[in-house]
Amino acid sequence: MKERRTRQLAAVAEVVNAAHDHPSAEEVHRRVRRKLPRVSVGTVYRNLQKLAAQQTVRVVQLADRAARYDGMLEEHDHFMCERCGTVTDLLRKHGGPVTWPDLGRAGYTVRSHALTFYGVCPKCRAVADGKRATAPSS
Amino acid sequence: MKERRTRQLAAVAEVVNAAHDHPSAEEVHRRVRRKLPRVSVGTVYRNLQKLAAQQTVRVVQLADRAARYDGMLEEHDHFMCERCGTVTDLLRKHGGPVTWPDLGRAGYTVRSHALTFYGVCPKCRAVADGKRATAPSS
DNA sequence: CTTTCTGCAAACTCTTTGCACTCGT
DNA sequence: ACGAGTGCAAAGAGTTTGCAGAAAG
Repeated sequence: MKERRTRQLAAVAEVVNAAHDHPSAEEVHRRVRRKLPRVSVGTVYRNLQKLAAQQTVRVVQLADRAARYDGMLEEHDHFMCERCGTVTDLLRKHGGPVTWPDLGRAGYTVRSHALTFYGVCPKCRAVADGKRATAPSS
Repeated sequence: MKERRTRQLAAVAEVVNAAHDHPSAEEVHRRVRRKLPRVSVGTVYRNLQKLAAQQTVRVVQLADRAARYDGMLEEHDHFMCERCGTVTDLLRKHGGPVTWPDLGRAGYTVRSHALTFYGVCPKCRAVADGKRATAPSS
């Protein structure tokens, strides 16, 4: 029941925090192996999940198939170059999101974007409220 | 070299355009099979790719593993309910994106969001400009 | 007829998992 | 010593692909 501090977990955390390039799990594995040559992919995935669950790393799903991992915890957005594949963090300077013209001024050519919100929809919220308001589970 | 109009392609297009619920490829396959019981998954994938390439359908990558397909072509954003999994289209009424408070007023509880831009980064643009400015391909 | 597209099944990529063993505590 | 965590290899989900035969033009 209690969490242990293993070399593997520490190494995975260190790699992701040191990385500025949004590595995939495979890339994280490659880097962790430089210190711990015998770590397995499975362990890397398990530890990435653990760190994600405790909000120590962020999972970023882009257009690619493989998930990428990001040690930057502040709220920020991303720019992905379709030519070289580089993913850049876009910090939010004054609370608001970076805008299309902001990026244009900075030299980026924006072709498209994707904005998705995650949370609870009105219908599900109504169900939850209803439960609490009417009949507490017998 | 020339594109053919097959029943399968037509059926896939029709299913995605008729759907308002962002079906996965598997779900599209299931629905297409109602009309063409012998279509294969491979064909559905190939046709979805074809339609995406010609901008007839949109591919939406959310937090889930499987891609979802969207027949709505106007620029819009998404809300994904973490409780029931429903994905809602968020139309842009006055050109600007839907905002966090907009959603709150509409009854949505927003937990997080992801904003990603796709395009060409300054470095790659410089390379392209350099090519054009100096030596036209011999 | 020619050429693209299909169905099928096998291959591939990314991620998860069962199991025996290891190593923190 | 106990049990969470590990390595390994096998399984799973989602997607792609090679090939022989079907069908659109």
